[in-house]
Amino acid sequence: MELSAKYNPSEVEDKWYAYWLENKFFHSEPDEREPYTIVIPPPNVTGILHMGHVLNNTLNDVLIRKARMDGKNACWVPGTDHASIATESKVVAKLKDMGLRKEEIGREKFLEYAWEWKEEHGGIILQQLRKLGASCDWDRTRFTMEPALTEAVLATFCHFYRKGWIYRGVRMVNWDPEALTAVSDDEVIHRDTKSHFYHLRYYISDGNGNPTDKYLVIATTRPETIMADAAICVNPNDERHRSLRGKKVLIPLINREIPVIEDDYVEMDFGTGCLKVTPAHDVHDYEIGLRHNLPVIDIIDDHGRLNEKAQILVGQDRFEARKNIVALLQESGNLEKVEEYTSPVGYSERTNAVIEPKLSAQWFLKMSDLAADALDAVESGRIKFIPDKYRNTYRHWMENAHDWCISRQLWWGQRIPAYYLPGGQIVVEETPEKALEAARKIDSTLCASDLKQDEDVLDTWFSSWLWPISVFDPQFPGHPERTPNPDLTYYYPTNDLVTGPDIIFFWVARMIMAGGEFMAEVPFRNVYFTGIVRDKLGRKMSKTLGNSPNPLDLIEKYGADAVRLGMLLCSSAGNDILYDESQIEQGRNFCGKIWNSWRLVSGWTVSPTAKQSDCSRIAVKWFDSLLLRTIAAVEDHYSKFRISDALMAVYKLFWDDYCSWYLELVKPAFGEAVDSATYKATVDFFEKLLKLIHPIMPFITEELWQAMSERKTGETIMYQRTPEIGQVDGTLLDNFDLVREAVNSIRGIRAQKQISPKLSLDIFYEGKLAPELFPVMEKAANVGAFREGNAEGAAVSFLVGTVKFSVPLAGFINEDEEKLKLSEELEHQMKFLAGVRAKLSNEKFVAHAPEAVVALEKKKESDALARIESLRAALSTMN
RNA sequence: GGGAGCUUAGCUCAGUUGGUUUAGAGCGUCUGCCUUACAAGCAGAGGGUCGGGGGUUCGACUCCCUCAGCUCCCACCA
Repeated sequence: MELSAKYNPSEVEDKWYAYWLENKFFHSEPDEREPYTIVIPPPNVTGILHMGHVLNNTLNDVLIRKARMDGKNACWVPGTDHASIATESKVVAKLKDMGLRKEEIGREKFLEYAWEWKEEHGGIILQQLRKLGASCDWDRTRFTMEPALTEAVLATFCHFYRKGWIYRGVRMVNWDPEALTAVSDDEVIHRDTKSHFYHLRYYISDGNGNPTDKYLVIATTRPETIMADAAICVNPNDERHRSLRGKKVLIPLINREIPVIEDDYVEMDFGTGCLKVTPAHDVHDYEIGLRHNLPVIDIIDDHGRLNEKAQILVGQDRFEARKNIVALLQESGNLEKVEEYTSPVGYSERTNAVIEPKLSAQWFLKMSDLAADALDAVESGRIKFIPDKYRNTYRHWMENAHDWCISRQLWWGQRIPAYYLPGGQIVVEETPEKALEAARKIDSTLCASDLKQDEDVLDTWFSSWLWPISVFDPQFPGHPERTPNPDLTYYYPTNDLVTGPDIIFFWVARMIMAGGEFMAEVPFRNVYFTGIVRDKLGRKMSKTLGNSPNPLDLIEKYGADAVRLGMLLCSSAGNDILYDESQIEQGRNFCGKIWNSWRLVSGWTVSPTAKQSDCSRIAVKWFDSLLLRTIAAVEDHYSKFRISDALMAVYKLFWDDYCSWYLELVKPAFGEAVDSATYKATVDFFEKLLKLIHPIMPFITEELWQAMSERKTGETIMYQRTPEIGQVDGTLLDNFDLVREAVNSIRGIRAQKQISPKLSLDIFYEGKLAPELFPVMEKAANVGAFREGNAEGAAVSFLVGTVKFSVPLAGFINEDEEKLKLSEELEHQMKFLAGVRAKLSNEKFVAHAPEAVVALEKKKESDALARIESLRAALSTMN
């Protein structure tokens, strides 16, 4: 087949992806083979592909394609996440454009819109993944909020409720006044924010609610909350405030009387040493309040506005109120001074609203037992983290895990299956029918309309933590009495998980918990943490910076294979990726190289009668061994998840060894034909190389694999086996390296001395050199003759290993310089030898070191001796 | 404040119980080549006292101490 002069990815990619789909090559069913399973980290259903996805899914795809070619039953389950907050806020925004508010249209109508939106925009990202070449089993596509998975979520909720691990409690939560929901601690980002420190005077009461002329000063950043104050707190050891003991003070503006209390929590040397305690609006204050039995006065509503309890500024937004109250305090003479102050402020990860600490009733899941098991799974090595350093982070978190607040004040998500009876009792059941049944046991007169279901939905992670289980058998989790279906039995536990370290607690840890709870088995064996994709200046990709390229544009411009290689090039596990388009260019160039090399080989005419030259024969033998050795190295890299090392090994094998050396050695001269033995070997090597490259660059390898020979329909490189590891001729490889180094030196000398590469020279050598490599040497270095012995007259000499080469070059050589170099080398070798011998004569070393290590030292010793010999010999010939 | 990690060539990174690595790769740079597969290419070259200082050792990028700088996580003094 004639190849076009240039590789055109866009022509090729759609064709092969369609072919793969058509033949169901991605589909997997349980069978007798060993399974290899990955579940996709489900992207947000309404998300669009960004560079992080590209990195993550490229890695996933490389692993799954590799496993497939290793003969495993490879299954990669795709799907999407309903992403409560993110999706709901998008729908809310859309409704706003339509002039609607969710509260106006009600829950049911809102969910209709939301589903509509999901149908319209949902799953775009999965289509985009196909462009990247992702070989997911699309027949198994799942969605965390599809009916079956929702059932699983509700069943597990009931399971934990019955177990007594789920409880309802009033807690200080992180309230997002924009999204109108509580968010978990992990979803709050603390940023240093400039604000002010307001010093306020609280006058001491005379006992009858009237101010005296004495006052104390507190410092606060939130003057708008003073109306919710329940006490003023000082440190019991603070001498300055002795006189305040047992006194009461008056809240400015509203003149409510509050006590002065003492608590160790207050730092004496911070601020004025007096702390206003506002239990409703600060976590620590809440805790102080509990200790001192203080009333909780909540003056801020869900939207972040002051309510009636505030008495003043009612209805104003908290920030507006802050501005206004400062003016009032100024007027009333309670404002002593204002300082500039920078303090960390919590922001909502989703909406970027300032988080309001708020007391509310929420559902919690007890973590202690779950966390202990999940910690053990990693500590015991049943789950491996790559890189290992994340184990520390993980341990630290697991040992301090707080109970998980699982309720969210949203509508898009799984609604909590708790039902309130008119008498205040709660029943928790998977369906309204079952709930009614349970309720009637309490009160037989109840009917369906008497039950009020909890308004909240569950945290999204409460469904995605089941992902590795529920994608296979949604009927199983939460029902220990059932038997898992064949899919779950066969595919669980999955093998590898590739994800970002940012969700190690959100998702990874919780999947491990769910796995332990419902399967009594870890959900995966290895977790490969990618880094965060940044731009080349090290900044995070962001819309506002405009530094985030659209992956689809890149695929369009360079081809999916190029994008994949570009992402992988610089991605060692756990390190952030500094994205640079030049890496993708490198990928494109590699495609071009592969393409052109096949254009060369496929263009050769083969002569059945021609005899194989010595040079070609050795070249074939050499590359065969090199290929085998590289395959072993690549396997080793994959087994340690060193994907970029595996990639680089293959890249260099193809480019430097196959193209630059092997093909140059066997390439027939212009107008001549290649002998059939060499041709066959060359084509065979090429095919093996394609197979090695395929997991990384699926499209171009399929295209060329199909092009290089007649293939039957239904055949694909995807299911070819990884080339096998075999016996490597190490001596040949070493000798060849010697030749290569010598040739490079000769080329260097030629370039330096400006001798035309076309001018044939005689090269002399002294020392041991495998004679079978002479033909290679002669061809590669364009040497007229290759002779043992000493060059007569002036020559440039250089050592390669223990062999001394000389290139005769009248008038160009500086013998003193050469001598100096050789003497330095000799000195170093002597020193080194002494070191090795010292170690060998060290009894402790010989007694304790493994045999192989001692053998290595002995080899080093003899190598050094040989080297010293030849150096001395070389030096003596110079005089 | 607590913890973890990082610092090696212009850039991005390897460096595997301390020794043939008197430090390697890819990209970039420079020089010479439009040589009939490929200029998105070929052939060469240059470039690092391995963050600073100290120590252990025959020998340190590797181990220990110390200082400096960077990153991340956790916790948040109102």
